[in-house]
Amino acid sequence: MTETVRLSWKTVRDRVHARVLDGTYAPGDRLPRDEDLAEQFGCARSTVQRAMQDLSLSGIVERRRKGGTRVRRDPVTRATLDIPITRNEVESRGAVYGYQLIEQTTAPPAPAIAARLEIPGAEDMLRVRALHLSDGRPFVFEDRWVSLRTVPEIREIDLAAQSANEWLVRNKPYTRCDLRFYAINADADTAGILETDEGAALMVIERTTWIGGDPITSVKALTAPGYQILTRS
Amino acid sequence: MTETVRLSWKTVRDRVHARVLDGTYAPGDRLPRDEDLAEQFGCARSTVQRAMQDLSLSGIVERRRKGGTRVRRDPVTRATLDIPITRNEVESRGAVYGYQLIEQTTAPPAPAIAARLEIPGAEDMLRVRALHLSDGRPFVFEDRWVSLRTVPEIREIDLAAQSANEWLVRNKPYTRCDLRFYAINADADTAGILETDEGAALMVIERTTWIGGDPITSVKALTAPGYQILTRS
DNA sequence: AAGTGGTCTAGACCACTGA
DNA sequence: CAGTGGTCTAGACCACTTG
Repeated sequence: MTETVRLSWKTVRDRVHARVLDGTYAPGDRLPRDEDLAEQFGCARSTVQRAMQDLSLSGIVERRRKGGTRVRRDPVTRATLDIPITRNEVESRGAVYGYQLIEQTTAPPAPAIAARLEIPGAEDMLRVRALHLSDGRPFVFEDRWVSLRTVPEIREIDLAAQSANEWLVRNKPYTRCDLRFYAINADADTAGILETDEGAALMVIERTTWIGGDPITSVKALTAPGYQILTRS
Repeated sequence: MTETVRLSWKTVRDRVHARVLDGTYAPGDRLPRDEDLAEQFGCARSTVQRAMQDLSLSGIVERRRKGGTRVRRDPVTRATLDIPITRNEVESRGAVYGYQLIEQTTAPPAPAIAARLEIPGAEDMLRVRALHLSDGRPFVFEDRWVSLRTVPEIREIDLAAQSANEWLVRNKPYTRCDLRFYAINADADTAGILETDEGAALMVIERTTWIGGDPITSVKALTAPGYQILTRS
């Protein structure tokens, strides 16, 4: 009844979560109002509010004004991923990072690329194909398109010395980022670049970014066999 | 100077974010103290605090007591993924969901599985192999191990009628979840089950869950060719 | 129209950590 | 030890949504 310790919102969150876990509040159930929970826990309503906001963000409960708070019926697994700059990814594994520019051209992109960037017509864009190495071995091969309208400065950058990945991430923050992951079989060209066999299963990471409504870049990163994406610990 | 409107913490967050984007605060720079920002924006310090907490969570800035708030030098792409129950995934695409139990046995798992679940010795576990269908076509083949020590009730469940995926997600909430994604070439067995060609590139989703410190399940979901994982919009 | 979550404020105190 | 972020509280008002 009387709490001797001061409760933090994280404590409240964990206690309420525990009640969901042990079935006190079952899926679909309505939880007490924040104010009542605050009384139960002997804390301020705003503390409960902060706790419930976090549970809502984690997909544990759903909250609606007037409708109250309910335990989600169909829980989803919600995970957070970090995709670092490739150089950092290599170096954080204790390997030596390397980089090779393969090709740099200016051309209108294929319709699929334009669609991904949500731009209507065909306009010249910068295409960069480059290889990231880990301890001298191919690690990630990236095939990138950069909007010259949104990022004209990139014409001046020596992309043989510095990867577009690094330059863009450091100099062109984005406000929106779409990611998708899928698997493909390596074609002959890709297999040659990644020094693997044709047909090998490769994980592909596609990333497209915008600033405001303007497209920055769309990149298809083909990873060497064995590459894994892990959730943030 | 004088704000006529009331600022929400999200507004403050977006304004500070804009300053990072336009270079007012460059990577590595130290931002003003919360209290000074509050004065600039004409709001309470707690409003700024909430805003900065969110920017910190998004990986835009780093905050340290006494050290202040700094713009992260090496931004990471941080994304949130939702992995729904397979049935919901199929049905939300407007397809008809189907399910087939392929095999159900009790045996000690391979060392790799035990290691993933962080259990020391070999103990009997429930192994379930099952196929999820979308409009009658193979969609996801799951190879799952369930801890009979943590989840003894699952012995009583008819896993031919209800998928372990669904039963566990609905009845066994977890407190910790590890996910990993990678690509493999389908072996003959898998290709047969997924009705594809041997060697086809498949995306694999491995998910392992615990409640408290106790292992619940580890599942390897082999997805049919073409499967994509998208970030939450 | 009324109930419930969302947010703000001002002030207070705590907790961590860098100088 | 002093500076800065982290959190709590109590009260107030707003915004959404359901009955």
